[in-house]
Amino acid sequence: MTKITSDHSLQRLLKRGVAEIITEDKLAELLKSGKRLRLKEGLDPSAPDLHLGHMVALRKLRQFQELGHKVVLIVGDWTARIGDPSGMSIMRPMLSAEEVEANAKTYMEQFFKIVDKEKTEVRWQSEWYNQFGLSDIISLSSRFTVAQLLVRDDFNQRYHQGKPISIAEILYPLLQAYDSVAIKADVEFGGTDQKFNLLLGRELQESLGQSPQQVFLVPLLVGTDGQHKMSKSLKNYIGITEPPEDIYGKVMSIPDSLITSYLELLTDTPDSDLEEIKESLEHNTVNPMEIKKMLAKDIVTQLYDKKVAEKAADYFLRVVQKKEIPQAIPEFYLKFSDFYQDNGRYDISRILVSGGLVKSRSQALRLIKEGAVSIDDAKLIGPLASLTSGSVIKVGKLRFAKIINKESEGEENE
RNA sequence: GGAGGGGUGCCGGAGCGGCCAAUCGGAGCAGACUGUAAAUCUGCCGACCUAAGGUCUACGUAGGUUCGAAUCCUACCCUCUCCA
Repeated sequence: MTKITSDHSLQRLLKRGVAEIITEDKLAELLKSGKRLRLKEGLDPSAPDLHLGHMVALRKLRQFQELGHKVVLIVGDWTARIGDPSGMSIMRPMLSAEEVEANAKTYMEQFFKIVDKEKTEVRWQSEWYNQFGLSDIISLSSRFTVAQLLVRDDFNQRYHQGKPISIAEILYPLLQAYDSVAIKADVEFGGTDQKFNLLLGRELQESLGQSPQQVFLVPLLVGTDGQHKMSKSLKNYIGITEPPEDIYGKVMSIPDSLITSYLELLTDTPDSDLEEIKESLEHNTVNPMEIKKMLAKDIVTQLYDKKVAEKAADYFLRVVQKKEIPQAIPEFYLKFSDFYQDNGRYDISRILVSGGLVKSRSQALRLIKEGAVSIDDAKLIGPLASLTSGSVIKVGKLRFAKIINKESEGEENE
């Protein structure tokens, strides 16, 4: 157990990438006490795909772990049946036990890319909820009032707009709160949108005679659109398990205005450097692209390793920036004679479809018309063109395929 | 139990008998430009057809009325709100 020693590291833990801590003093005290803390983190089996937005909190967990504290990951197999009401009023379909299990597995694979598995305890809600009876539910719910729940922002809004709030949804925060009791959490982590839920856990613990958990809220990461919080349903996310080149590229595509917040929340760039970067960005003394490259590489390194990150960087430089053809291109074997037209020309639009480069022929024709298709660096002006086995077809900037004639497999020279 | 809204393309959301493959916004794709897969601008954005034209699918489901329906009628399914 490493006691927190310097004020400096304490500052870093409690200030950098933190939205709010309730209560900060108490948490600092706990950290100094040398007690091994139980850090609660919920896993939602209905949404098993993690993205960079989740990474913010996970990195924090990791930092706590490095001081010897223990993460308790709760698989929300019961709450998954309700679905977090934070969004619309759509009740999600109940997940089967198998689905929950499969999702939890995927989730954990991603989770442990960042969080230390050795210092994590995994608990399933069903451990305590399977024998939870009606009387338990009543006694749990009698500890809260409707007014109390209506304070919650989205409930409040919906209530005033006359939109429905189901009882099950009301139950959701209660169950989540009880989780804290069940595992005797010392600190619970979440995004700022979870504030209400986490506070409820605190209250419940207290009313049941446990010492209340501290609430650790991290800011919500803005998604690649530069506007809304990163979320899967808004499709503005960068997934943790995406291929390294994609992660790198997507990071490169975030709006410049997001650079500093990404650096702050997703990397360990020292605060002093951060300030410097911020300043040089403001004064245009640095090309934002260079900073983004650094950021992208850092993130890929965390999710994979340094070598992979370098490869991704290299790929970006060559393929995206210099528009070179990548080394590894998927190959497609086709019978050229199937596409033969006349005068040694082939119907490329059909080849694009057969090769899986494009979904439909209409689309292929459109792309050709837009000048987006080229063969061996020669832009197509119509759907017909000559073709030799081994030609590289390029669609748009990033789709490549090498087309090989099945029929000339045997090396017959023409 | 009563009254009243809705169900449209990936999403949001118009249209309410022909001009609708369906306004608009977002997403996506492409082109130009660039400091980048930022920003900006432009175009595309159901499928099929040897194709500035044509055909077929499509507006909850099934029928019907019309020369003609996403638009009207009937039934059904689903969903929401309000009153009790």
